[in-house]
Amino acid sequence: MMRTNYCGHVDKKLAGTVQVLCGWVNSYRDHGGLLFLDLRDRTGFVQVVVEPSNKKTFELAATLRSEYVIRVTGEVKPRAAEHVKNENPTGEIEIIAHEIELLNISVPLPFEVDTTKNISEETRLKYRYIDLRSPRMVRNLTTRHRVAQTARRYFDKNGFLEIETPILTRSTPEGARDYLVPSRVHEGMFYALPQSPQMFKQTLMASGIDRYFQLARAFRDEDLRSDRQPEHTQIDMEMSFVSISDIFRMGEGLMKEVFTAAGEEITTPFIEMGYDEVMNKYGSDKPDLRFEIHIQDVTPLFAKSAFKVFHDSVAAGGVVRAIRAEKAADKINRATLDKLTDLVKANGAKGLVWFKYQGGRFYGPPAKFFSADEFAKLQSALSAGEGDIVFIGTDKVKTVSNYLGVLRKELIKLLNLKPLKKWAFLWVKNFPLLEYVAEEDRWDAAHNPFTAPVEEDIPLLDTDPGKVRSHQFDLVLNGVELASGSVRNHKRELQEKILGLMKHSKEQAALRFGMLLNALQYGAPPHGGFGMGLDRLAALLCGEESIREVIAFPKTATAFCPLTESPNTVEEKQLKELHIKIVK
RNA sequence: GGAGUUGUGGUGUAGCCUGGUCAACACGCCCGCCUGUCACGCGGGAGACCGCGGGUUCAAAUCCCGUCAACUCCGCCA
Repeated sequence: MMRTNYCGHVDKKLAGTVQVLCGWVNSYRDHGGLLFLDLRDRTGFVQVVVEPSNKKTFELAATLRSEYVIRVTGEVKPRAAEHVKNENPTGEIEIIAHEIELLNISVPLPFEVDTTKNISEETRLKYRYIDLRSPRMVRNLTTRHRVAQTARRYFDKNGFLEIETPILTRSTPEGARDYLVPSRVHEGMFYALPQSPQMFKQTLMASGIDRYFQLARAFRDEDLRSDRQPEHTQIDMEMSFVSISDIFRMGEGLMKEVFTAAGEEITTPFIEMGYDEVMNKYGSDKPDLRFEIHIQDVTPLFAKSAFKVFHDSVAAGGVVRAIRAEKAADKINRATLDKLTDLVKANGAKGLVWFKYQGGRFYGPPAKFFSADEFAKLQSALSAGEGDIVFIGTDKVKTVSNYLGVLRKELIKLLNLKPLKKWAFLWVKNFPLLEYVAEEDRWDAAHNPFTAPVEEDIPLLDTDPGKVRSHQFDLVLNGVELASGSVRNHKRELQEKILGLMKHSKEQAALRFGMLLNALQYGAPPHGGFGMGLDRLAALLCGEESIREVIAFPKTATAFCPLTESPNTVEEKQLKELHIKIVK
């Protein structure tokens, strides 16, 4: 008999019909003279009632155990009012079993499907096929699927071609460590798994493909985190003849459709901010803008301060910056203040000044060094109110930004601040193009060596490369770096000049980026695009902390797969073919 | 490469600080009873020598050292 419906889809409208359902025994309640089964599949579960009058079926049902696989043929019956269970989606009906067919038995499970959330991740990954039966994982994989399908439809609708780029490609010594694949045919040579399809997608633009996208797997052999796996999927796109704002609008349209498909509401366009601005205001290049709290500059107030720390720091070219934590005085005690001081010290601070504002006055350890005038100006600059705590730090801009950014994040957690909105998108743009590597006396790409400089800054490449802003951008959502992209250099000359600043000789550049540089010289159009982390996006939509929860078969922190027990040894014969000798 | 947290029946935890009837509790599993349960209930039962190795001690799940694994963070991730 063919299945006629899914367990979770049977409802009152089908009352009186006979349905054929297949699934797993989620639980059974044997009352001796009457027996209930919860039959589960991907969509949910439904209660099956087995009556003793149906002798053959009743006897079989009594032998069923958890996770046995069965096919049930039975009548959909509305429940009597006193038996309705509204907390279950199918709680208004039940299936009166006519016939049950046992399709497979199951040995007892290592853990229960219902309570998966409390099981250690190690065990869940070892038995991932059981873990994936849980409603949580079914929901996560479904949401991920929804995102992927919506992205495909969106790009198709906008004229993008989905093109697959190679997984076996060439090693790029820049950036992350590559996963290498030894070649059997070419002795001593290796492929690398791509860290991103970057070179290929730019090449596709040179080919006149005009608009490309791909749900691309990317590989990086670096240490893992809750938001980093050795292989991850990016929604990768590139388009020709566009400015940065065209790319932004395309990305916003994508987000709009994806979030709508996931049942969420968002507004576009997103906020755009320059890198300098976000660093100054939030101390991070991926600030969580769900929260209002921010860093303020108070340097002018303390340039002539009697407080030596501030005075000397400003004299040495440093800045003084403050964060006001609203109504924090009763939530943060002295011990916590000490902990916060330790925290910023661990992030480069030499110390942390704090004042509580109470009864119209500032209280705190170094208060005696500050004049009434300074305090009055501080109060007004920060709009400090009763019960607020003001944190002040000083040092070089970069250092202060960094540790106050860490402090800001900690305060959000500590004060349990309420988010202003559910989804806070932010485009961060105008990243610096280059950063100086003192040890090697050269410049390095701040992000991506193919990023175009902001046009008006191009002359600075000759005079002050560190000041050159780029068309590099990130899309940040709730403090998570969701996407990264740029407008690229489409002219070989400019690209070579930038590679030159990075101290790549023409020969080296040709060796490493030859394919791209060559492609650029044959009339490559202006182009740009982004890569967006599908795993991170899906995790955010599912409310999951770790991207492992939205990846069907993820790896552990040591890049090990407990399910397949990979990586693992291979046979001597295989090594020989690959011309590889293991040296211990 | 570094820091922190964790590691006790199949699962989740308690016990560890204050070494000695402390191996306990819940769920699951097995057997039996039960006609309306839905985390069914009731009765009975099996199941861990406490991640691994070493040390201290008359005595170690408990203290110490090492090691492995999981997780989180720093480094790293153009």
